Amino acid sequence: MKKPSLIPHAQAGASGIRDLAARLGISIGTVSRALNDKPDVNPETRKRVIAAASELGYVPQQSGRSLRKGATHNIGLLWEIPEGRAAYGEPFFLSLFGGTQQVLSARGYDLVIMPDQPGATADPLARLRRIIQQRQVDALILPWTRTMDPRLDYLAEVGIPFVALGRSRSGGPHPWIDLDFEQAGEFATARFIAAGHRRIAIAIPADSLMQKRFFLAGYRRALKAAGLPFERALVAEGHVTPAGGYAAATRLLDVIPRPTAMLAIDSSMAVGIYRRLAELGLSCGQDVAVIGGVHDTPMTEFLVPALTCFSLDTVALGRRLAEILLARLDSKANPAGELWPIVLVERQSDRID
Amino acid sequence: MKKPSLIPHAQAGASGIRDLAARLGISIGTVSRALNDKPDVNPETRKRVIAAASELGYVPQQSGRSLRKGATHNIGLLWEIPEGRAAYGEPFFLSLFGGTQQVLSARGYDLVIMPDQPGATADPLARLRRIIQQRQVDALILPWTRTMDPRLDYLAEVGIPFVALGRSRSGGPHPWIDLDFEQAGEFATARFIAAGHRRIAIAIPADSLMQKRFFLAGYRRALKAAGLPFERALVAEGHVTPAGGYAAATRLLDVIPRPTAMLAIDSSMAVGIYRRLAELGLSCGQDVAVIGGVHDTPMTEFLVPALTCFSLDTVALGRRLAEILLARLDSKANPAGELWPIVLVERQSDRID
DNA sequence: CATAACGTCGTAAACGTTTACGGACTAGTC
DNA sequence: GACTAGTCCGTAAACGTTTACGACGTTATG
Repeated sequence: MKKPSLIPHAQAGASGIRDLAARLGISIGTVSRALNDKPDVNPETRKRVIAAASELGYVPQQSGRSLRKGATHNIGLLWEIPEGRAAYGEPFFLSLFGGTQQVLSARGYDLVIMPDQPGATADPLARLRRIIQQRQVDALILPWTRTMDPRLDYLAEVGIPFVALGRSRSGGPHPWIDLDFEQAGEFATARFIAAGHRRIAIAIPADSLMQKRFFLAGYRRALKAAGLPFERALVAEGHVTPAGGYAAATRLLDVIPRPTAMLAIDSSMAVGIYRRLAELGLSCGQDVAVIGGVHDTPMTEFLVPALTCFSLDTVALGRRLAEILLARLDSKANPAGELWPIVLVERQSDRID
Repeated sequence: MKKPSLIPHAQAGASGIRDLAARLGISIGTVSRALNDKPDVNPETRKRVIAAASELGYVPQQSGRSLRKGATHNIGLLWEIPEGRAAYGEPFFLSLFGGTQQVLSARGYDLVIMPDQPGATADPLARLRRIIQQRQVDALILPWTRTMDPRLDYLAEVGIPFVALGRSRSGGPHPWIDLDFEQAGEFATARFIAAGHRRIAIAIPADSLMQKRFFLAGYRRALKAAGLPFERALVAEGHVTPAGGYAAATRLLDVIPRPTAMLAIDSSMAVGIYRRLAELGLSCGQDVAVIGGVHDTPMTEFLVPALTCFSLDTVALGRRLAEILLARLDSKANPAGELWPIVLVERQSDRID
């Protein structure tokens, strides 16, 4: 009598390579070879095996397979979930995930997103450690690096392949893609200056994200190039959320003389800026020009006035991240970085008309 | 000589329960028992094992463990990623994920989010099948069910424990949580009516989501209760995005006589509605009252005017989903459903003042 | 005809872990 | 002292798969 399966939700009929082999009257070795495209198997037999497998719905079980092969064919993406309700849920990521999964699955890999709450446990690296030590994935994608990023140090130490979204000072050499926030900050600021603005405020994250440094650097560079002074009072740090944008605008618009232009690092902050402008009876575009930053969410063009902000093909970004990682896994590639330009979408919020 | 590990990114020093046992001069069985809180082990030995494990950074490898135990201690969440850039990236989910992960990890489980693109492959269930057949998870969370949902039928067939967000006509009995869209639709409509509105438009998804049916049913119920006629022309179907809201508003505001109130199923549509109102020179609140639906994103209170919409403790929702699933895994619970009320947050968009 | 080469397949070991079973002690009981 | 009970631990068999190796039969080669 067959022992009941340990697996609680075992399917009724199909299960195991053994059953499949028995049903076909061949050995499990042959079945495995047939399904894995190994050479030493009769084309005729292979056909029969594949047919039977699809009929019985047999798919090799992950744990057995990866135990033996030492690879899971899963690519992890460590996703930091901010605590509480305050967070803005980056629509950005959805399409990025789509692009990544698309490329990965074409190569037999799967994307699994592992939510992480660094603040929830004593050890901020707890989840990452578990993922690595339990060998849950073959490689990792790490979105939004920080200036000093212990995650990168840890990953470098254990030597697992990964690709980072964003540069960092931490960790060893590794492949990355970063958006050129410096160029973006410079471009937007220069555009303001060219339009005649002299007092330009900027809103950036309070966090230690790398983006912040670069964005601010670009801003300063443009100021300097135009011979304008850098004023601390025109820089506001806050959450990258509508609430953060509101708080920043509240502070910045109180500065005397009042800034005539505002630059936010992310379009989510622009919503809060819009509100503060309305409260003060200021017209967005007319009295104060606004440029929202990365990213161009599905919402920005429907704001009133439509938000001028930076755009980016997030699907392509997701795809490229996957490609870089796959190349790294094939070890055909040396760790290189890619700096992606982000282009401005001109809409209404920075126009006086 | 030790053979090189098959695992590409094997850590330098630590590896395997064998090394740990050898180092302590005891058998691997004892080590395993010590780490798994099994009874038959000397407290003194247990301490030594735990100390050594944490020193060497030993954590049991997932594949070996789950192969033997027939359980992965992973809970999957199948996340449908819409194709293309058009989609609105539900900020809603971020906090939900946080709540779920929090509860699960307290019980030794982990949440893994598996992005799925049903349209990308010939078989829309491809990814779900792979997850189940490869035994990648012990249980599943399925957000946003449809009226007819093949995923539910499949899950019922294979008998894996799961909890759904949303009801459905498909599948067998299973635990679920749903938001009471019917009550929400009815409440908002009745509120409009009480404020004197007689021509009330509604924007719902074109999709076959269950939410749509219930929301519309509530809307109709309130109309009926007030003796108002139901007009097809006042119902617009579209994408649950700002663009969808814009398109819906464009159609609805052309109806003669023009509606004086608009109800959207989701606050993301409200952004598009706002824009269309502005384009027509109509004042939101004054000329046309607007109530956005579920969910109250971080943005809604910063819109101008602040959006009256339904709110929901998404963190609690995520937590409860996890709890229900855990109860189901302990098989202490029979499949029951929970209907969560969603309360209206009164702000400015539906006020005439 | 002897041998080599080839194509196809079965056998069995391995991957890392958990756990049923039994053995070796010690302590307690009559 | 013989027995039982209890404590702790080692042994070894599983879990499902992949793959190195060798065996077998057939065909080509000399």
